[in-house]
Amino acid sequence: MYVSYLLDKDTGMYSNSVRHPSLNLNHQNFVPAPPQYTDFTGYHHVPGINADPHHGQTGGAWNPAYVPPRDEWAAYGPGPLSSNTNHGQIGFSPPEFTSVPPSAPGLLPSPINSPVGQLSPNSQRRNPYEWIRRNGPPSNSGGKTRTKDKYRVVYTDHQRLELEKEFHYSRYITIRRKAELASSLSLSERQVKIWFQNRRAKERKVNKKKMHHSQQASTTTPTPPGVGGNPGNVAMVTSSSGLMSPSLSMTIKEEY
DNA sequence: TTGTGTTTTACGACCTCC
DNA sequence: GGAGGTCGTAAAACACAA
Repeated sequence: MYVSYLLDKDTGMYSNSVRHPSLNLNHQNFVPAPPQYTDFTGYHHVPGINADPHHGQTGGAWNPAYVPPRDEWAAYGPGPLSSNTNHGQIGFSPPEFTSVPPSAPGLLPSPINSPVGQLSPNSQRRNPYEWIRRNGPPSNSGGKTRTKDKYRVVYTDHQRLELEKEFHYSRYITIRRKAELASSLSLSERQVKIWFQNRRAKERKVNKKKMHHSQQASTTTPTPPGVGGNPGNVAMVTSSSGLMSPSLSMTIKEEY
């Protein structure tokens, strides 16, 4: 869990600035935050992000410099991307990597923009040149298939960190924000969408596991409500699949 | 080094909403 | 009908014990 580590490592990032619900509305671009995350207004967002034009949008300050997202799988081919030299996945050298966000200045607080902030401890453990492998374009420049060549890329720490931050900001990304993020991270909107889907699935999985454990604990050592875990919380409703485990709020609080 | 378990991308099927 | 949601799953990438 590199990104989680990055976030954990930056616990200070989320510790002080209380996100105001109204800010959340702003960020959601008039799409109200899902009710199941009402408790999430307590999420302490990155101060730097609050200040950045993407998150601190004031009255639809849509960045006019927004570049329309590229075609879905352009990243896997040599094609028109050549103009986009600061691609997060293609052909950057470490110095270039440090300048990944020029397309979205201010997207990250400076500590995170620093090269160190983009490396996970694991990436430090890895071959220092592994970025070549991890971020080079798959050999399959034609149609991407599951069975042929490499069909799965590994996102850079920077990309994952930004996605995680966005996810912790809101579990559901707006169309506009998705386009912004895709552009700034050199991902396709589809990739951003799928990343969020997978991330929510991961969270549900973790919550399920936690609930399972807490249930086991309660059967063995019955504890009164409000003690040991999260019984005091009311189960939240997810967008479509019913209940979000009460432990979600615990998860969030634990993480930050 | 290797075997194995876990995590991370990506997709398809199916469902709901507009 | 299209977009986006969940759910289940495939397979690469990764971590780690033996």
